[in-house]
Amino acid sequence: MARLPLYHRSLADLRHAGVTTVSSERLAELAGVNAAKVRKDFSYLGTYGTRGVGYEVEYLLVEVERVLGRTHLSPVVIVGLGNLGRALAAYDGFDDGGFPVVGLVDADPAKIGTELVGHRVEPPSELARIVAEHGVEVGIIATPAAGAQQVADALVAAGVRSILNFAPAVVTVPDHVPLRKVDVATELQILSFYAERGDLDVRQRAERTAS
Amino acid sequence: MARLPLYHRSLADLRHAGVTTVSSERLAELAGVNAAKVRKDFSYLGTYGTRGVGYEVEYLLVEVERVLGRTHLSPVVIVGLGNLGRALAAYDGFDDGGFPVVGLVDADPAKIGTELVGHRVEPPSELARIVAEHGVEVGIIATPAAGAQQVADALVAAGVRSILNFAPAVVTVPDHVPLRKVDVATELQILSFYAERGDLDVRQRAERTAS
DNA sequence: CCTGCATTGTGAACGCACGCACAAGCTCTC
DNA sequence: GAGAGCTTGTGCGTGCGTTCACAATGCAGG
Repeated sequence: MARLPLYHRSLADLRHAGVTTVSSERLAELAGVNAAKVRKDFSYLGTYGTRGVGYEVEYLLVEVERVLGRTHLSPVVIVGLGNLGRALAAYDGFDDGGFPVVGLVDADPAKIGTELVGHRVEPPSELARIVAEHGVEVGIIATPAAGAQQVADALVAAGVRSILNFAPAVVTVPDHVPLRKVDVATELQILSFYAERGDLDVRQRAERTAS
Repeated sequence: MARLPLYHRSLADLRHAGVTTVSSERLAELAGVNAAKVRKDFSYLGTYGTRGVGYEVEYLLVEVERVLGRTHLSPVVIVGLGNLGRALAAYDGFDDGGFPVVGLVDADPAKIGTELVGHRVEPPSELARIVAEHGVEVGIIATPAAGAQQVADALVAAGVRSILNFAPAVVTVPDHVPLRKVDVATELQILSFYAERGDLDVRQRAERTAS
């Protein structure tokens, strides 16, 4: 499920606070979801708690990390180094979360060759080499909308396993490549929509955009 | 629905290309969704197309903008000016989409008073004044996780109508305030999860995707 | 004016996720 | 050792969104 990262963060906080055991109810409160959902999610993963006591934070954390694939590093390449791309490149959360940035690509000749957070900006022609060389698993698209599909195709061809798209455009990829989209402008419009409609439900749904 | 921004962008592209009429099938292809869904969404909005012909791009675009609340400006204030906050402040998509940034707030004394994309960085104590003065409707949280809830409370107290949260933390707000969350680290973990599960459980996944 | 074609609008079935509510099971106390 | 008190694990009902399939409807051409 798409809630696992939430649980992971809550569990990490708990461990950091020295808590060794947690009930589904407390965890649900921290993650902002329903308690039954928490229990069902974990039971679905085959992870077991102790009735009458709760879940062991340390053990559960390891299990969640295993399922999330966080036990190994997933190298990331960022394509497109405008404002957003540069912010992403400088974002600390990547390395901390096991997603080291190992490559930066941009088509602008003025940017190619410049240094950014310890990496040299490479031209698109080097994409395949970077992916192969560093075992890149995730490609991040931070280009303008116009180039997004082209970049996605190149990433797939180069062999990345999944794609995170920040460009405000619909891109299509083969079924076997997980694709998620983050679009700030869209989020704002959705908010605006709900504000307009007043008291409608604003549940955020984990939609998987794929084709 | 949360798909309206997608339709809006597709329609804008079509208009830009000089297309005056579009079928639900073509529009579905552009937006990356099902054709029946497109028709149902529009019928739900009370917007009408013409059978045998399709939808009139121009008219539909106006209708969508009306529902999205894009006929008026929704001023935005950004709280937290780290890497992400600065990228957001510099992001062109805001102004273009009808969400002008009218205020920047950060708690760091070193940042307060500095100039950024035409705005002076203000301390948190000025938040309420900024919101009231500019009629701010949307608050954007781009602080570290630790301060997110506090900022959210301040934004709600100041009277913003909706909140977009980029901090990697669960924040709770009153029911009447729409809240959406964008979390890059979470998105990556979700991708990693799918990639992991795809390998371990290909068969089940293929069956489900078969629809 | 009438027939054929294209496309919308929607009724209905399907599937999925959510959440309640309860039984199963562990632990602690007396 | 037995009972009380929690907390997990889960079967089941419910509601929502998605999608199929078809009837309704407008347009073009003869």
